[in-house]
Amino acid sequence: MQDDPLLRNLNPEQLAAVTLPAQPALILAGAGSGKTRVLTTRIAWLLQQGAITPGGVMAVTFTNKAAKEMMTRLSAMLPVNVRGMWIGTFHGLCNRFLRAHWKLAGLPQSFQILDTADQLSAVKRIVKAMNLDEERYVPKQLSWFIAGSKEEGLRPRDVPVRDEHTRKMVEVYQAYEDQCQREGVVDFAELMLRTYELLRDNDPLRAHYQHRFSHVLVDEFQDTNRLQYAWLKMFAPPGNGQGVFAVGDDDQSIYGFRGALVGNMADFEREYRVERVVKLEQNYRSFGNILDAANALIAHNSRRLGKNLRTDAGPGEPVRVVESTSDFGEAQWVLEEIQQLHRGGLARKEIALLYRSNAQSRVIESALFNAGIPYRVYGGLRFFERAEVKHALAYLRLIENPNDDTSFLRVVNFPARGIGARTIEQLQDAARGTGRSLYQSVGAVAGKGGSNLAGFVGLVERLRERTRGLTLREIIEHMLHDAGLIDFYRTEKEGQDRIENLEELVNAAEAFVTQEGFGKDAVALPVDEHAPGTLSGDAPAPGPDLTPDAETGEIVSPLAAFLTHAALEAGDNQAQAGQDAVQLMTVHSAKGLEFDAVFITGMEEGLFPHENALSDSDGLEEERRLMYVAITRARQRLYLSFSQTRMLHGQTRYNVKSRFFDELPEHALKWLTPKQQGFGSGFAREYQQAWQRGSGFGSMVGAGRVAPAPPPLVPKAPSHGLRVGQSVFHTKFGEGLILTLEGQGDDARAQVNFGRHGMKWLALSVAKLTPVD
DNA sequence: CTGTCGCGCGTTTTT
DNA sequence: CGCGCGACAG
Repeated sequence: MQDDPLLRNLNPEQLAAVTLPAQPALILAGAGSGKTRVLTTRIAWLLQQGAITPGGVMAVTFTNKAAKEMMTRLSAMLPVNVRGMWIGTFHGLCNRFLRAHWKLAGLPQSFQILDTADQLSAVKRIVKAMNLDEERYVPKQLSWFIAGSKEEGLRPRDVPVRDEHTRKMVEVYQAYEDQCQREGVVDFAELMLRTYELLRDNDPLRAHYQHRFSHVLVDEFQDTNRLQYAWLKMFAPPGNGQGVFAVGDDDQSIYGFRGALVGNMADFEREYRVERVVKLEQNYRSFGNILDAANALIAHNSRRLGKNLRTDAGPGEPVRVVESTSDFGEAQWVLEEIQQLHRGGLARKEIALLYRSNAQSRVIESALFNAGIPYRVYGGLRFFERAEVKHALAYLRLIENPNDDTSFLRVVNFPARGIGARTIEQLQDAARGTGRSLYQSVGAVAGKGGSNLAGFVGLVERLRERTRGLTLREIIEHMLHDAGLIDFYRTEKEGQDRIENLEELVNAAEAFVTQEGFGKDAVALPVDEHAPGTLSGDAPAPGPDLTPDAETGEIVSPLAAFLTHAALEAGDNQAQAGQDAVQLMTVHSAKGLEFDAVFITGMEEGLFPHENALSDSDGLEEERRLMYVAITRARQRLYLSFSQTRMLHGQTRYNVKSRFFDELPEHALKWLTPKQQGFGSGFAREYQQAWQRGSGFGSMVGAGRVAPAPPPLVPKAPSHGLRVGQSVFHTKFGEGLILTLEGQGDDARAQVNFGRHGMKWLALSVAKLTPVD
């Protein structure tokens, strides 16, 4: 077996995981332990053994990136037809499934996919139509409620109604569902829920897929939500003899806030009767001190499955800790350190600046910008989310499916063609209750608005006619021209960038068609020619000849395929991706990445751990896992930095260093600034200097490297005599610790952590706080 | 129908 | 402080 080239370089743990028998398995894969390698080698090994054919494999990931990487690595390992396998994201695979069984799923063949923004605007329309008070029924929250319910597997009728407010929200949910059904659109959660329900309710179909997939592999299992786990059980239920291979790391579960259930891992182990959990603890990424820090930190969490990373690489450099006096100073210090690293030969793209929340990037960005250092910020608008691109896509979607009211409303008057709010209202009134789409109802509006509407419909019809049979590129070019988008942006002052993005859309379409055929999200081939089609509870089991859905495995139009691609893969967020630039991102978006040098900035109480997560232990443990993720991104060098003051929401906050420092082993740390530092000494004058400089950037660094000249003034000594980090007593809440002090005089406020009484903001002019000790 | 002003708000995010 | 949205005026 050792001679097998596939298995040759695996360590014993990896080898054990890869060659497990075909039964349910749980792999606890630590950070940097070769998880993706194990997953892909497992598939390759199964194929090589002749145990399965490509068609029998399903591998599920969360991101397109992970899915792509799996396919790339797999085809490098074996000369295998990756297309034959079901490798993709949860949503991508659902799409594939629903495109094949659209009829059974009760969808139109050309159903469109709503992204989060589309969903929000659809909900807004409902709220308006139902005449609800948007203060009480906030569209964003409703949107969240609907997606959340679906991800719990709940249809409107299933949602427990406790009060009037919930009842109303369920009503909105129902109306939203009706609207989507009418328009032939599905949101992300709907892709999952529809697939789940169809499999649940259709015995032969379920049996078919369970038979087909002898092996199902799930990546990042700790991030699955309730619906995704239930979905998995439809494809491969416990006790069914299929090889279910779940890979995850409970210590890297950082998406609880969006419904991920770490508990799914323990549930999986129990329900699937996993005999042996394989732990991958050998780390190939980081040096010892970094791993010591990570291990020690995460050991403070209870409720773990238990895992300790180790390395053969030796201790390496200590983790460097730096205290700055202000966020400006922190940024300046980071900047100087980066320049030094780069001069020392480290590529800029090997340096990552991580922060807990996006708002923190601004200061660092301006420091880098002023110094002329190339950087790239992750997050923010992605390509397919840009307004001009969404406008273009809306036209394309209307060509495919004119009943998509969301797209209709987006572009009916863009570019402006004399269709105002009044006309739209009339149109919506006309459509309401008839079960018809806006597009179908334009005839009902008379007058000038009506003829303008007719003009718009004519435009869409003309586009559909004239682009029939053309290539995707030609379709888009026609549309851009005929709809007047290019002309519109040509007259705009800021329009040049937008025109470039529209041209980029043409390129993206071209690349999509040539590279991927129609791409993996599309159904270019019969998905499953043997899948049973017609079915209802009392129908006899159908033969393979009566499979209306499978017949639709005909080549889907390139346009439809591209639209699906655009919805399921929002694309990159920056054009200049290839350049050697310092990488700026939140800790969340850093998950799965690695860098030679990593700076974790803003290591302060209230920021990291974030104040909103301090009230319960679950929240704090997730923050700690987040910190664990951050630490384990670093290969060679890790910096932790915190600042005494920070500008947030236009106010200066006085922070204490993160409690996580107390959870790190002293031997692995090196304090570049003195570890204990009192307040009120150096920082006041430095802070003032930063302000006087206007831009705020100068030689401000940590207290160890302070410029001379001390006119100590700002900020002036607070009259209440309290300081951050001080213990105080409150008559009602008992003893607590001051975390933040803000404002002066009558406005002075303190944020105090009262332990089990929680975190409180107190106005010092009102609250009686007595210093303890 | 467009542009501008002013208000309110402000973890983390993929599909 | 800076953004995005909604209300209102031109």
